[in-house]
Amino acid sequence: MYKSDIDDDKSLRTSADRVFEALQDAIVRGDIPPGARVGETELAERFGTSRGPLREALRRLEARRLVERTPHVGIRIASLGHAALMEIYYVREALEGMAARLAALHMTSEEVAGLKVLLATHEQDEALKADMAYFQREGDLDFHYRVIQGSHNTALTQLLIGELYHRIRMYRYQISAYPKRPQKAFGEHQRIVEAIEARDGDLAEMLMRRHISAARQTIEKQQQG
Amino acid sequence: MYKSDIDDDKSLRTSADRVFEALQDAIVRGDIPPGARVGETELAERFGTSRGPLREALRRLEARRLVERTPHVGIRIASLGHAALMEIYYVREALEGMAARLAALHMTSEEVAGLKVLLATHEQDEALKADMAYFQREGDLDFHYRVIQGSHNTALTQLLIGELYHRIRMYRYQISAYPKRPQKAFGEHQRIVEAIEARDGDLAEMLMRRHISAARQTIEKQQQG
DNA sequence: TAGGCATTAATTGTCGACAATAAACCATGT
DNA sequence: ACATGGTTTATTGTCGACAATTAATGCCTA
Repeated sequence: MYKSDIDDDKSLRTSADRVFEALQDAIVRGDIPPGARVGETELAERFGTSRGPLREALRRLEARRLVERTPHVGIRIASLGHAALMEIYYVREALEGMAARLAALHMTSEEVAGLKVLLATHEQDEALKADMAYFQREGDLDFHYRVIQGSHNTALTQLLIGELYHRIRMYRYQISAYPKRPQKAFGEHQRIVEAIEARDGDLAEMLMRRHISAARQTIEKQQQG
Repeated sequence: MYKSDIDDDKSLRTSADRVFEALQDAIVRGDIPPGARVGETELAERFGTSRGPLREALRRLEARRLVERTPHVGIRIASLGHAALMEIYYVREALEGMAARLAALHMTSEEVAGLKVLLATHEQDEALKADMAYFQREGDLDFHYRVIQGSHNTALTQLLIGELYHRIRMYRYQISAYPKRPQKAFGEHQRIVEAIEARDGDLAEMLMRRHISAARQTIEKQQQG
């Protein structure tokens, strides 16, 4: 049942690339529990490859901090504690704030129009309205995803989507009772888009930072209570 | 002459770890020119190991964007253009601004005192005063390095020092005429420390962002002229 | 019985050989 | 002369076997 995780299409040519994506997905989704120690041979068999490509995949996952490795001992799946998530939220506040600022400056009018259409769609759907899609869908369906890409800053985009994204998702799968903020989030999104449309970088950054800061505080409260 | 790059002490146990650090250093220092295509066998021989560990090291460098890889074709050393450096500076402005804010909140009084001593030392040395040590030394000798660590946010620290750091250094080695700002930089450092000492997170973040923004503009001007 | 030491077992680290892919080259034809 | 096709060559991708290291187990001793 594990092997079905592997997508053996040829879009990702090498075995190491395939197992990297499959294993990352398995980790993020919690199919392999956080903190678990996993053997290389075991994993290689599960993903239908040999230890060579598997180790290459593990090195990349190590760089993304999804697995922790101790020489001659082995690897264990990273577990993201509450404190570590809070740390990431501060990073996210800084980076997405900057992304919103740059988006206000660099987004094309077509991109802004698309963002407004997206919000209109979200207004119809309670789930999306509740900010549930937060980083959940990789596509253009996510509000934050689009703002980040609107910055037209590939370094920033890669850092947020390629590095932090997965760890936040992992935590969301870990904690099933991940807090949602139905009412407020949508309104905050709207005001951010307004600021972007007005090409007001200062305001866009401020609103985005508040938005993410509020999300962080919501999580913090729920965790304590 | 290449093999001397390899440190065969036992602090980093595995061969893959050693070649990772040695190769990273060679790339950052420009010993291997940016954009160059390098063969695996060639590299393995240079660093005194086999292709297995070398490929693991390459995967980690790929994750750090120090090498670019095309399946079945090979790897080439990344070359950081002017535009890419500017992108990184916006990221840096956001992250180090947040670091300064958190440092104002979380630095111990001992750390603040150490920072003041460091500034006094820098005042004596023109080179350090000119902000030359910017990310140059990995140790506690660098002002920015200490502020980042003072944030007590490991995610933030790892991102700045572990990811962006190397790419900026690589650019500095590439462009020998990297601009320096002798007079202003030191004064800006002083005011940032004052804000941290006053536990004024807002001010510390603002000053740090201005500081880095000014550095970015200096580079931009020099590149254009 | 508890602690330490030696032995054993299991896992990781490393290597060399083979297969697969793509780029370079040459020949051939128009 | 140029383009096109096939062939060759060099490089990467993959695998299985062996070496090295660590952790566990059991034995011996105090």
